[in-house]
Amino acid sequence: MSRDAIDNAKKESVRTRLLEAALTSIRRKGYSATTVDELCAIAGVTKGGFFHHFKSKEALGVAAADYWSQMTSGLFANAPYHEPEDPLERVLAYIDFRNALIDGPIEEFSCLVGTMVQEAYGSSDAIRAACDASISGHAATLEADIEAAMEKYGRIEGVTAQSLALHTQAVLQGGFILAKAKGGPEVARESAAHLKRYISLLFTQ
Amino acid sequence: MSRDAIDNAKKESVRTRLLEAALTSIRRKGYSATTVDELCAIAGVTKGGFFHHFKSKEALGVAAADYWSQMTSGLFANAPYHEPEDPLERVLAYIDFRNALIDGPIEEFSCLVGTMVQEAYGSSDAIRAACDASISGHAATLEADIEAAMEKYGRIEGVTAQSLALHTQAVLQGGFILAKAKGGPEVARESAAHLKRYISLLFTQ
DNA sequence: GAATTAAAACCGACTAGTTGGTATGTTTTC
DNA sequence: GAAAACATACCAACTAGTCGGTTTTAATTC
Repeated sequence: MSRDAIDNAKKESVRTRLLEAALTSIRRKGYSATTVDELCAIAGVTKGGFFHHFKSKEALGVAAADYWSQMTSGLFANAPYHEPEDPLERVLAYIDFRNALIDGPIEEFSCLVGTMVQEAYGSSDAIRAACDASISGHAATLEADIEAAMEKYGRIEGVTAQSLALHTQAVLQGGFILAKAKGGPEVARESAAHLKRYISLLFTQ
Repeated sequence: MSRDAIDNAKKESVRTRLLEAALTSIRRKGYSATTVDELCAIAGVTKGGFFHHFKSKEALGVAAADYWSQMTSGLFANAPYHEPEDPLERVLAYIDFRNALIDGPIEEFSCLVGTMVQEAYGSSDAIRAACDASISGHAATLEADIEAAMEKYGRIEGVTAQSLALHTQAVLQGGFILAKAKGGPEVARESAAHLKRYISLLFTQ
């Protein structure tokens, strides 16, 4: 085994492996049902290793939310939906992109922070804030495009770019919940289609 | 203390008191973080009493979802939004009604089954199914009005009454998540406003 | 209408396993 | 050679669930 292979499989720092394990487990079972022991087993570390990197389970939750923000912001920054010249088209392409991601097992397309904040909002303000930062931060990346579209196609009274950006996140998050309830992604995709239709109607009337 | 007062405060069956406690706790901390001991303490019962009424914690989860369905269906059946003659107005009045409910502490307006299914969809199919029944059953009560509105104002291609009814639930559920993340109801109300605008646009173009 | 009785409702102490977290090592790494 | 990165063994508190016993309730009999 080459040094590089070891670097990838094993030396992909324990911390990262623990965070990866956390993403998987929390998305599948939630934060409370995810145990430190389980994460250690998946990551191939012992308790000592875990608490060397995270001072508590709550700290892991916060770190997981931050890690998630980092991963997703990278994914969306490099996504092709930024290409269209027209800002409205970019927004609609964003929704198409999100729609395309909604496929396969639910725990693979659902949102880590949306799941986690449901359980933690009352118990841990640190986790709540980290999840809020993730959601709101991502929504903010949409605001510029929405703002530009409003500039170009005219503003709608009672509608702000920020509020509409947050609404897109609400629709997606809600779609994930329904997908979990129904056991499949279809319902989430249909909701995304409604969202796209809404934004189209908003700007083309 | 009169016999009636005893009936209300104490004789409000242990089972109901346990379910009430479950609603409160699960909405605040989630299903996993809600312990049997805690519910017993709140309801003023011992372990023996709990497991006399529910054969397991999972069974309580299912019963809580059913109890929630019963409560909410009663609330909505008697709500005033059914009054308008026009079916579209009824649908819009429904959203106004939901919007009015979004107030005060988050755990008092958020949805029990939406919260619970997030954690349980992978671990307990019984709970998942009960949550699905609650959400889908409620959405179904909207379908007739949406269907009538489509009949009256014309159908939109690609939009079914069922899909639109489910979309309303997705928006509300997603709004609850954002409200939890942001720590207040405003964002959920704004999302509901977007939903109302969407449905208005759909039928008045 | 009092006595009987059986079942349902509830208690309380127990258990076996799990929980997050710690204290004290040992090994790598630079 | 000294931090940093782990391992090992451990703990006290808590977890869902059990089990034998006691109390309430309500129907039945006399």
